[in-house]
Amino acid sequence: MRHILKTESVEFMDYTDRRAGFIFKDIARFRARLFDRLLAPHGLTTSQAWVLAQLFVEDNLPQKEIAQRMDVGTVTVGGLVERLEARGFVERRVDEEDRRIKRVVLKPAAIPIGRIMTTCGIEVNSATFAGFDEALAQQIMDSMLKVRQNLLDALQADTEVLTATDIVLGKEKA
Amino acid sequence: MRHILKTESVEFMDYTDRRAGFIFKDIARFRARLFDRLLAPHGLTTSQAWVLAQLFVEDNLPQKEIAQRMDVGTVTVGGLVERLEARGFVERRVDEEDRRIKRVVLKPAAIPIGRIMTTCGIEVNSATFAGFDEALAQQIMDSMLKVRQNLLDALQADTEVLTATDIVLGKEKA
DNA sequence: CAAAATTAATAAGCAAGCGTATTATTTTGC
DNA sequence: GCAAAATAATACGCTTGCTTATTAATTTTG
Repeated sequence: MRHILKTESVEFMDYTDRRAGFIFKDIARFRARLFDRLLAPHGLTTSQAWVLAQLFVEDNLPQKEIAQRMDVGTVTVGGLVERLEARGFVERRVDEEDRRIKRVVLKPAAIPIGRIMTTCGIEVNSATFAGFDEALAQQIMDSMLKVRQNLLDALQADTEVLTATDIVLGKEKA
Repeated sequence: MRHILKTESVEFMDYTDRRAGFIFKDIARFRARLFDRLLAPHGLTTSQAWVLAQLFVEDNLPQKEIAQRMDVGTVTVGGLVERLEARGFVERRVDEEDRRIKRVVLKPAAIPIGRIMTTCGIEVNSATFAGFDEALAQQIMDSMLKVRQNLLDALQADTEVLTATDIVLGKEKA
């Protein structure tokens, strides 16, 4: 098994190294720490802000729709909306056409948040890509988008295997 | 504000786009989902396995030391070790020299886990980098390592600012 | 048209991570 | 030497996220 070799200031790592598996996790955690610090003064968390971002794109969405756009469960969205409602940023309204549905609408208090989120986002991204030129940052984000899709595909394939015709696809799991 | 342009099969995204901020989070979440599915049959979660990985590198570590190596709070490590101990993978022993310290030692049941973790890690990484050639995967991981360090530096700088001479550095926060 | 299946939301429980406070122990400094 | 500061672990509370189960409402179907 190959490992890390450290030079003056930069470490290079075999991408199959065991530590590699946790780089992505650390990046997400550290970004969330930064973001949460910046948003805390405004009484918001990163995930709550992300819900608001969905509503800025399109207001009056059912919770289910928000969950799908965020790739999280309806339960998680329920909790986030609950807290956003308690803080006066949004309001839940039962859909008159289909009374199973609760639609989430922005309240005036949420309006200034958009600008704040943009500012915080820029700050976190500029910390993330400090020392990278713009072209490289762009190239990395394109790769990241591909990686994200790879993982979605893998998760999708995995569930299919678990629920359907394992033998036909020859994709059996341990 | 610039947005996404979709071509035949790949989307390209302006790295300053608001969605970019959540790519990293999604990648970490999706990887954890995959990893947890693979580890679940062995009664382990990703984070618990990560603690074991630290102990494979060096056994008999104080919880504080594990926390530092994982960049996580002592409370989190306490919980993880608690569950690992309940499942019989490790044991906590009070250090005789300094009785504040509890050292964590691997038990025999943990030994087979190393191989399993390696296997699962390879599987998750290969899903992550599906369609990338090895050189590009390597280059991305090197960039990721740099990004991780950038974020650590930013967090460090931020705490300094919050605790020390704001005015001198001209880095005041809202 | 009534029974069965589906759907949106919530409830309940677990794991992880963060922050603050508390306890026990050790180290420092006067 | 002894009081004060520092340190390791835990207790407690909060947010996020996942899973499974339940409830209420709608759609499908026989």
